[in-house]
Amino acid sequence: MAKSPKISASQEPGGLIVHISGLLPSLSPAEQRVARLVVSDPAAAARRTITDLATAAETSEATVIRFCRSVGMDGYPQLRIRLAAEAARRIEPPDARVVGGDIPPGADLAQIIATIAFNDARAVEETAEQLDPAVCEQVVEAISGAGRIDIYGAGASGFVASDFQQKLHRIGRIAFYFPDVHTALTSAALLGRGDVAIGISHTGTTSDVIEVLEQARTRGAVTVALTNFPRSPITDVADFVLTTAARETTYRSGATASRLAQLTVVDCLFVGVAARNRARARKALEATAEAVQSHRVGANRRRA
Amino acid sequence: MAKSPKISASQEPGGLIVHISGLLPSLSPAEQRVARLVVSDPAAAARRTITDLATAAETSEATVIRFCRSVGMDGYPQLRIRLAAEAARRIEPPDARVVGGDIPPGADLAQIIATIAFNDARAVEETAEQLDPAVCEQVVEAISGAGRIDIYGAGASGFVASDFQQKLHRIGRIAFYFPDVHTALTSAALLGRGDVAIGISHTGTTSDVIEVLEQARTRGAVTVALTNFPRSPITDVADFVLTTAARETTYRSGATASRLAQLTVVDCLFVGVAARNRARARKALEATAEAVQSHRVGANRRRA
DNA sequence: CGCCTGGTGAAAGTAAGTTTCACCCGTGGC
DNA sequence: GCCACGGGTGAAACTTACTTTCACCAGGCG
Repeated sequence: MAKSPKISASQEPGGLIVHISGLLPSLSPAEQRVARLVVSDPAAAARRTITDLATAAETSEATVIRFCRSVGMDGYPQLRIRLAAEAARRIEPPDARVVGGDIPPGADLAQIIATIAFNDARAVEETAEQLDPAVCEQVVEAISGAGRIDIYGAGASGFVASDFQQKLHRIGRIAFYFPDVHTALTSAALLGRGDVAIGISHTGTTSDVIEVLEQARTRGAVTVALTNFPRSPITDVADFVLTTAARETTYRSGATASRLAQLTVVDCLFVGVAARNRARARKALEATAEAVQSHRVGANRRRA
Repeated sequence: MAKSPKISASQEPGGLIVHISGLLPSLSPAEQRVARLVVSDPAAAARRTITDLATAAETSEATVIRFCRSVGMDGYPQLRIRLAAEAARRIEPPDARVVGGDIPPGADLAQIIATIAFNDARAVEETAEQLDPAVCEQVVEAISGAGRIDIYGAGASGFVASDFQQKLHRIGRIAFYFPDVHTALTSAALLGRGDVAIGISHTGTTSDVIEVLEQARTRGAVTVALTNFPRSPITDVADFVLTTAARETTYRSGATASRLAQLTVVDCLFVGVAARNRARARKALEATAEAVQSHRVGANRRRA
């Protein structure tokens, strides 16, 4: 027997609180006391037990339940979780970060962390957005069919080059990385048709890398450039150009955003190559994972 | 009372879910089943009763309670409302990317790129959210005042260690990185009070790194661990623990997300240290930037 | 005055959450 | 190979939270 008018609040999309305050006047005195508590601090109410809330509203648990039904809930637990959800939603996202912004001199560490993370995440996202899948596809194709892959990079980009080399190696592709220009040049001279040379340079102006890539191209290898600047010198010696999208304000954040963007691109290429031959790649990965197993200590459990 | 090591989750600022996935490997099998259910659909879990959830996880209510305690909650009701809040906060991204999900076999490169970028960006953001500024501050403090800083890391984490070393070096701090265990051990043995040793290990189980960190600690150095798993063995030998929040499904994405997360943390520490002495750091950075200038080719202009 | 009616809380009842405890199973010492 | 040990587990006992029932008390009305 529907004694209650059934206010249809069974699923209020965005405003349980609003809904409650709307029907506040139609509630009985005791229920109103409950309603006011709930509306004034939903988060706190969500944390309370029914007895607690009843006491705070100077009424009985029974009334609280009646209140729940009056506003369209099944019972107290449901009200509780809806309240928690509602309260959480209201907390404004702390969106005031400036993209690519510098870090203010007086900033505390929490601010620094937020700013860095925001910019880093941004760089990754934006890089992915502007990456041309068609070009990636061709690069993946070239790598997959390559007899040998040489990867060049200096300084910070050297880490990325090295990382890429290691990744490709792990799935059984023959890849090299040279930290030193002379060795790199020597290697490039030995490349030929069907081989691939990849040059990584954030600015696109690192002469060492350009030089080596040029050499590789002369020998008939497919050349790939990974840089942040689509019109930089390195693109002149590359058959394919992949770009990152880090808006780095010079050095302040340790140039990490550009590194992350580069790594993301490398990862995409890697997964693309691995996906070309799932079975083989997986097998290779498992084998390598197993190899380091003996260097891991017992389970990842509670301390003794 | 305090049987549990108290993982401080009592108030995770932005990421209960993240927190849980971090602890996942340190949980017992039955608890892991519960954790997986919760992580995969927090909103649904919040709606369930404890008995319901226990049944779904094919375990007993007792285990669910144990799980609640393991992740730092008081009991099931608290978990429930926190879950509801968490679920509400994340305005679901329009795309149906599976977080931490595998890449479907038939995926084209565009999909692969989107998925990878999404997960990578996510790892960075979530890592920042759960980073404890207070701990960072202490680590920054230690690094700033250190006579010498040793950084250890094996395999993939080695790149990060190396990157960190380079960064600190660039702002004039005396930092070392050792790719080889023996050298690292030797170095650790020479550390003393006032020095800092930093160990990086994604899984937190790399015995080489743990061993070296332990040695450093014995010698009186301040030890810092950077890992994805707050209860892994490496945390036993660290004075300060910093965690990343990459929910990597093993190898598929080349473990890049965890790398990015680590780099982000490193970057935060770096900027923190640099901020302590702006003038000096800036000067050092400018000097080093100038040093590589001669290896850059002409302006970043259009091709000739 | 007596009957109805809506609002209320006490108390009874049910379901949810929590604790206890015995069992199992793998580990490591003897 | 045996046995003690300790962690992981679920059944059952237990406690607390939630829900229902019901009797009571106003106030309104015939």
